[in-house]
Amino acid sequence: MNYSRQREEVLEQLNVHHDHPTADVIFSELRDKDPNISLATVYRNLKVLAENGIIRKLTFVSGADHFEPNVNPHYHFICDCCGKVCDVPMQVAETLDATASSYINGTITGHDLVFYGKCDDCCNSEDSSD
Amino acid sequence: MNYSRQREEVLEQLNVHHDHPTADVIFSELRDKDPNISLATVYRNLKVLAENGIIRKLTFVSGADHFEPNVNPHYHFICDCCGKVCDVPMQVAETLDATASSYINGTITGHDLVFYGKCDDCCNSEDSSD
DNA sequence: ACAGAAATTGATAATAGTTATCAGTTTTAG
DNA sequence: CTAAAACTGATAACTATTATCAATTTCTGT
Repeated sequence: MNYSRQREEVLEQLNVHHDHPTADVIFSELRDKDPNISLATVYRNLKVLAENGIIRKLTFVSGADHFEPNVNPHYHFICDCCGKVCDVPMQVAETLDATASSYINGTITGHDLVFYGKCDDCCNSEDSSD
Repeated sequence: MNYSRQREEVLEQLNVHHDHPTADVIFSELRDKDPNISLATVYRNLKVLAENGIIRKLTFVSGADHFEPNVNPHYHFICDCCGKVCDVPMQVAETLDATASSYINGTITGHDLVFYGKCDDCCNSEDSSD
């Protein structure tokens, strides 16, 4: 993997986010800084960065894939209303893997845990003001 | 929601499966029985059946959505090698929702837990025969 | 049983998200 | 400095899914 300015930009832009942006969010943000960067380049680099374990691709959201810079195992919350994804900084329940192992044939290497519900913003705006 | 023969067929075909088929698997299987059924009809009915809580749509697999007839909360296993999805009949850890609640703003209504690893078939065929 | 409204269908166009292709450019190692 | 390898931008192609629409089917009331 050679150095490339564009890959650096993609990684930097992802690091700016605390939400979990999609490829085209990263793309349109980068376009402002670097008007020549291509959508394919953004997809390509997000893919290769994820394959090399430098970032993480989240596939559990319906529609477009999301990306995050934090590759340490952790859990997520998705708002049913607005689709927002955020981290849940609770402890990872490693015992789950062992438990699940005894219920299936094969080897378990890890798990994803995703909570669903309604985020604070959506709760507050549901039946009040605007 | 009116009755329709095609919707009945889609539901029946899904019930035949113990894996978690995608829309186009259901479609091509149904085509053998009912050569006039349309791909759009299959997508449409899987969608409306899921919206009405009769079946469940699984969005956590990369690529096409998968469907299952079992709407009771339960966990899944996905093989990293072959992509196969299967149920993990372990007990649902309801305490997780309460724990997660204290780490985020908003309300949690449930969670999805997906285990990753290598299924038995892939384990056995990895470095042996064919 | 019959008419009309509502729901559904099949065919296909359209859309969203992503990957493939390819000629030209950049990076890297010698 | 040069050649190979990696990478880029533009865009075509592809996959998964939804929208459109005229024709058909189902349902409801009489």
